[in-house]
Amino acid sequence: MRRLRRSDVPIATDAFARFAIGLLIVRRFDDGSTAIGRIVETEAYAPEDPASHAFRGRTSRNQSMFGINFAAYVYFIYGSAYCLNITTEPIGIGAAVLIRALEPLDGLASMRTRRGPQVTDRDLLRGPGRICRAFEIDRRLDGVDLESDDRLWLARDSATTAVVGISTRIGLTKAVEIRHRFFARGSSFLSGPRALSQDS
DNA sequence: CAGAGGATCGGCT
DNA sequence: GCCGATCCTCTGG
Repeated sequence: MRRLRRSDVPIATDAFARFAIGLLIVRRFDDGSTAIGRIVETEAYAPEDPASHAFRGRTSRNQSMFGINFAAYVYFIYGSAYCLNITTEPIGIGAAVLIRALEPLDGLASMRTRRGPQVTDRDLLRGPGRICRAFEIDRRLDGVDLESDDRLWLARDSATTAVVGISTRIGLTKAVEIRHRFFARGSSFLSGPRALSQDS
């Protein structure tokens, strides 16, 4: 398992969203323990996308979307959940990739201390808000550089590359027709309606 | 297991 | 004030 650097990943939004499927997200907690999950579902929010938080320009919430790529963008939604994104595109261009679902690989017990003792493996990281709950990710991690931070980073292992499916995105009211959702076909850890993950 | 409906509050108009 | 890149609970099959 090798930690990724900025130079290892595509800077373009949809290219990164596809590239990210199969990579590992590692969260290191204050006590030194770690939790690890494999990315099985992402959504691209490219420049000019009406559904993107960056569409109406820079604000205090979305400023990290306009910063350097390969950084975290974390926001709070629906009064209850945080969502983790990874920024893309050169500085000055607002874009990011939402991490929608992970397959839990390591640190499941510590995830359950935050998500609940009864939660099944399948539901531990299935959904963007659940990921942030299990990994203790909130606005304190907004803007951190994934290349150099010691709390959050990306890694690659030797697992066989998944077949990647493509579909429309989940939970939107704008630009609902754009097919910018990427997922590992056949994974049992995906979010959203089952039908969305069948074809493509 | 799948689908529907309500809760909840920060961000932005 | 309004609305959301969601989650949880409950219901029915």
